[in-house]
Amino acid sequence: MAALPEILARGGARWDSPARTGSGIMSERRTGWEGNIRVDDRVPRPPAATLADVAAAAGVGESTVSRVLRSHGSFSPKTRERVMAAAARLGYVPNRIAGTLASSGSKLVGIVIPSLANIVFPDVLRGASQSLEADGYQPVIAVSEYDPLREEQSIAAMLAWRPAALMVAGLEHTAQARALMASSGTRIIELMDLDGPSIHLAVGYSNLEVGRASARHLLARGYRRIAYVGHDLAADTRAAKRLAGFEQVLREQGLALQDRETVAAPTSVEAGQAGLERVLARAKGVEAVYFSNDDMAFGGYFLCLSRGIVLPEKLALFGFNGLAIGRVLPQPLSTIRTPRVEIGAAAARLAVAPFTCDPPPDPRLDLGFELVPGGTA
Amino acid sequence: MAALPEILARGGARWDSPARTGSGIMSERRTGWEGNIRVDDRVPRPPAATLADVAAAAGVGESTVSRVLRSHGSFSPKTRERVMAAAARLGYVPNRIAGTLASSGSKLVGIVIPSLANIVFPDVLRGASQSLEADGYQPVIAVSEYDPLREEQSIAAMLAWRPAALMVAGLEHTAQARALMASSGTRIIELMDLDGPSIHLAVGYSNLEVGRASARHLLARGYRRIAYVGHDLAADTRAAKRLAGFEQVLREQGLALQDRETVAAPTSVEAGQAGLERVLARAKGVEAVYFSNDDMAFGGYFLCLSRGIVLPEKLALFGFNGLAIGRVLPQPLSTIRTPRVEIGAAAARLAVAPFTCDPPPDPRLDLGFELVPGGTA
DNA sequence: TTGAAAGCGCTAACAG
DNA sequence: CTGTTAGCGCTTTCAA
Repeated sequence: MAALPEILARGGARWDSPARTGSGIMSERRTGWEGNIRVDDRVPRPPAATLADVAAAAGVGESTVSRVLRSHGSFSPKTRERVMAAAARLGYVPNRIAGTLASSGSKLVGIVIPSLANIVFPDVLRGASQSLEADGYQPVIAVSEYDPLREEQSIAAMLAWRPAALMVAGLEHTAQARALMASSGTRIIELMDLDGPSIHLAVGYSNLEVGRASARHLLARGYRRIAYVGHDLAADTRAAKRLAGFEQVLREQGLALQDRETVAAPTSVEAGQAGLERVLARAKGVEAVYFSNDDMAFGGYFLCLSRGIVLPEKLALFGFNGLAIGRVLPQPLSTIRTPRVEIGAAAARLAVAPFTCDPPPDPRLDLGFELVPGGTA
Repeated sequence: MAALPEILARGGARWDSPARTGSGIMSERRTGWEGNIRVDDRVPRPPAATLADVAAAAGVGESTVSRVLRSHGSFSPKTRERVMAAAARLGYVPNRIAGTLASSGSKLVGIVIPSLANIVFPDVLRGASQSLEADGYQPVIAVSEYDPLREEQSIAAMLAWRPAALMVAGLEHTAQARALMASSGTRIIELMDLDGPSIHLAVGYSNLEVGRASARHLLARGYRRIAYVGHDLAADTRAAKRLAGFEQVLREQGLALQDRETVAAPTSVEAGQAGLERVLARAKGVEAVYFSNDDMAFGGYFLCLSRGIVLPEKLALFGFNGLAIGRVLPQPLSTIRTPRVEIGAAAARLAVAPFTCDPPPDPRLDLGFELVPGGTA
């Protein structure tokens, strides 16, 4: 690794002295800081206090300290006092690494998600982290960027921490990843998709069904000449499933997609805008556009706004996810809302729940979705 | 904890049999699954292979296996072969818990952030996780929901994992939290704020300066009757600093905020909309509105759009963050863009970098910000 | 190049 | 109610 100057150079950044910033409302209290941290940094730090140190300081055995600190087992009130006092005095912070190794029961839960580029997976994380924290667990996260190989590596890395459970987005994984998860002895919870076999448990909704519902809605509103604008489908299998469901319903009505623009990029408002632009340029009298998700649809929405294309009379738009911003638009976006936070929370509960009964075969928790009619389709 | 049925009841959810969903494009391959997982679930799982198992299987000593697997130290090519083969055969996954305890060098980096409710901190996480992963580290995250006490608890919990470093948003923490961090021996990196003293390292930008720049911009454009619409400021000290900087510049020009609406809720588009609604209801001839961030500003933007308020002639809007969606609006939002992903990445580099020289006193990495003139102010 | 042995800091029996 | 004693699975000297 590099020395500090190199690190900074890499980022093209610079160190400021405190004088350069922060000269405003906040007082600097430099003295306290200097008298504190600098000294600590220079003096070789004494090794952190261990349970044995606390035991010695309190004049009791190690196991007693352990029992008191975890309020597990029995001990007298006065022993408790002395242990707590000693621990506080020494600034003792228990070492979970050691605790986990000894008890062979980790309080870590691995979460492998494909992306942090929009609010979708942060929502899932939020639900999970809230629920996990309440139970004393901690989420370790990894982002695969929709790359199956990176996902596989992340899964292997997570498993090395012997987590209590592993949450992974989607049902599609490399064969190696599936094998790893299946034989790991770790409870595996797959998220956001129910269309296919799961390893242990799956929590989410059916993307196929989402696509079908979207198509039914557009057809019911009388739209027939429908185009699709999506992002990179090879990577996002759930978006692919939605489209498959959508086309299935069209097919059942003897219809087909009028046009189909797949932007070779991750999902984004810019991609949605560019995609719709291209569809409009090909001008085939398209009446409605089904977007791979809300972000893409927002791009389309604002393009219409800029061009004065009246929604939904001249063009109808339909998205997916039900993001908050879609609800405050002058005309709320027609879309499908998914219970993302709830999915995260439910997955977390399943992750830490001791199963007192055998789970049913191939159990899947369907949290459903809600079609939001909106005003754009 | 509860039995499975209870867990499901809590969430009001239901288990579906596979037949209910997934009957579409995906084939079910139930047999393989049944012949696989169900069996594994019923037979008491053999304990995971350990290093000792691999050593025995390969007919070598444990330390040899350890050396080979970490490609550290010396061993003959043929020994390597046999070890690798044995490891693969046993499906060996190294136990990082044990490894970390033995080597007293964790590959975990703690990240404590206040919120996952908008894209801001996910962006930081994205930068961090990308950079961390490249160096073989894993992020453990905790969300404080802007609650200092929860932050303190999260920090304590993270420290218990003896992480290589700890990243925390902001410079304001409880005294207890500061003490914990300062005496932990763990490298502490504070994010997204430079206005005040840091514990070890700080990476971000000056919120005070952001507020000042915003005010200067609005003044330069000729706006004088300016209102502020923000979210819960007690919790979000960085938003408070921006406002402080903003008001400071106004004061310097002998001006003051015309109106000030603080929605008692976390940041959201809805809150921004509600806030602006109230400001407009008080009708004081406000010319421009400074929002606590882009999400809030979007709420205001769409309110104006709905009401036919012409931007920026009738009302000017200014945000903060520089979110992607603001750039595709019919009139791009005037705002200040911050290098969030870069902040996460830089923090991650600093987290894992071995300092070969003493860091300068109170070092702070100023990644700056960029004023985006936009079209709304 | 290799193996034996001593921990890392804690938990979990098991005696007292 | 409390202390002693083994490990948990790995890394790391230190000899061989």
